[in-house]
Amino acid sequence: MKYSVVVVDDHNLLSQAIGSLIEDFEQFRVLYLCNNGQELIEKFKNPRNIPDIVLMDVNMPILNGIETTDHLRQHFPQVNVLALSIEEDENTILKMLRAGAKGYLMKDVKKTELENALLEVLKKGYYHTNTVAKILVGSLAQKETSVSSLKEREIEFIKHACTEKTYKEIADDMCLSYKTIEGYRNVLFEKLNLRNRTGLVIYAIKNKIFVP
Amino acid sequence: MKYSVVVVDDHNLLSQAIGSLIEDFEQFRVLYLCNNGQELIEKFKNPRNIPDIVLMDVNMPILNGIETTDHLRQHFPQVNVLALSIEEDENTILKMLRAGAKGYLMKDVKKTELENALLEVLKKGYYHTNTVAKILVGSLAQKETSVSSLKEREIEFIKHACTEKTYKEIADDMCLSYKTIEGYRNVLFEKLNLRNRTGLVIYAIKNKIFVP
DNA sequence: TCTGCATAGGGGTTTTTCCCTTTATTGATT
DNA sequence: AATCAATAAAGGGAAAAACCCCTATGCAGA
Repeated sequence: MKYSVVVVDDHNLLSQAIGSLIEDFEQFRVLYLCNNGQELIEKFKNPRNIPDIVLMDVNMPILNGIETTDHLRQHFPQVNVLALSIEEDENTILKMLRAGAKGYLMKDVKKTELENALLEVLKKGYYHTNTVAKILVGSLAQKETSVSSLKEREIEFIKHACTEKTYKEIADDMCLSYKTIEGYRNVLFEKLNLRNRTGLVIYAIKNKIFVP
Repeated sequence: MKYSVVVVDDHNLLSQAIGSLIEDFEQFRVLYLCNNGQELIEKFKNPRNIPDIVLMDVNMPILNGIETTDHLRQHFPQVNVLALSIEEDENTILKMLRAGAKGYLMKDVKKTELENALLEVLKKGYYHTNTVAKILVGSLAQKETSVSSLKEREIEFIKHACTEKTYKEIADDMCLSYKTIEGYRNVLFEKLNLRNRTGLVIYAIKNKIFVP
């Protein structure tokens, strides 16, 4: 009996293509393809649609890979989720693993490595490439002040700071005194170890607080 | 006789996967796969390696899709290049088409649309989805001041401006007077219609001059 | 010679950055 | 109930950096 795999990816061509690769593998078969997390969860309502492995893209519309993986971890812990993404961003990888993914594959993996990953996940319960392992180790150091430590109002301010507005204008927009805005800024410079507004903008974009 | 297709994509899995999709098509066969533009150009030295169609990714290391397409347009104009990318950025699409691509496919196309695109390109010499057509029309308006109108030294300055350095420090780094740096900045603000450095940073990131 | 361009200076206003203090509020701890 | 600690909001004052406008020189190419 072959192990069943489901591919979840909003890029239609990719999911089809990856599906057809998997069909070539001796020990695996594709159960079905999905375009996003919502479709997958819908499918899972029928127990016959629950596969051994889910190959999950991270960036998808409607219900993204992180949220979907989190849902699966809570409701279908027996399913092995393998993330498959072009996204090499450290935070994304960490979020995905925290959500319960058993491994994180870059989309540039070779066919044989994919097969290997599928086998390993079933055997050991996880599969990590060197790249991901390195990132994991790296994340243990520093990173004390992550986005999650920022307050709601600070995040809001940062978004305003990522525009051409002066602080005076931001103060007006947020219905606060100019001096209060200065306070927010100074606290953030301190917390995030920044020198000036440019640093804050770059930080915001790196951490996806502001998407240009 | 089937038409020959070459897939150029640094994401190994993708190129293999797309390749195997194409093998399913009645009228097409995959000649070989490449990881980047340089590999492709190397291959072309042997005339038997020149295919009817090249499916080209845009973002690749070493020699990217735009440069590669440009090279093919100049040296092998008989080859039809179809861009295949997740990149939906307007400027990127325009650059690719300007470089000589006969069409631009998003990676979320369906299998049948890919086949259709391959056939159309051979028949009509081009293939454009609605999305791309819309972007082309949109680009006719505005967009006078595109990245391409910026000078080499200006681009360099912009990259420096996307750091926490002060203009004084940037001046030192670029071995120019502080006043010259101010000149660059003022010219850019004028050209790109910006108010301050924050605007410049956002512009740089949007246009991929600086990648955070 | 004229033009365009890179470079750079003078001098001024506005904005940003930095330090330090104050007040009101809220939530927790005696 | 009284006290304490933490926090959000706000202000004064000053130096540094950013922003703005206008001018000038030297050099390469038409």
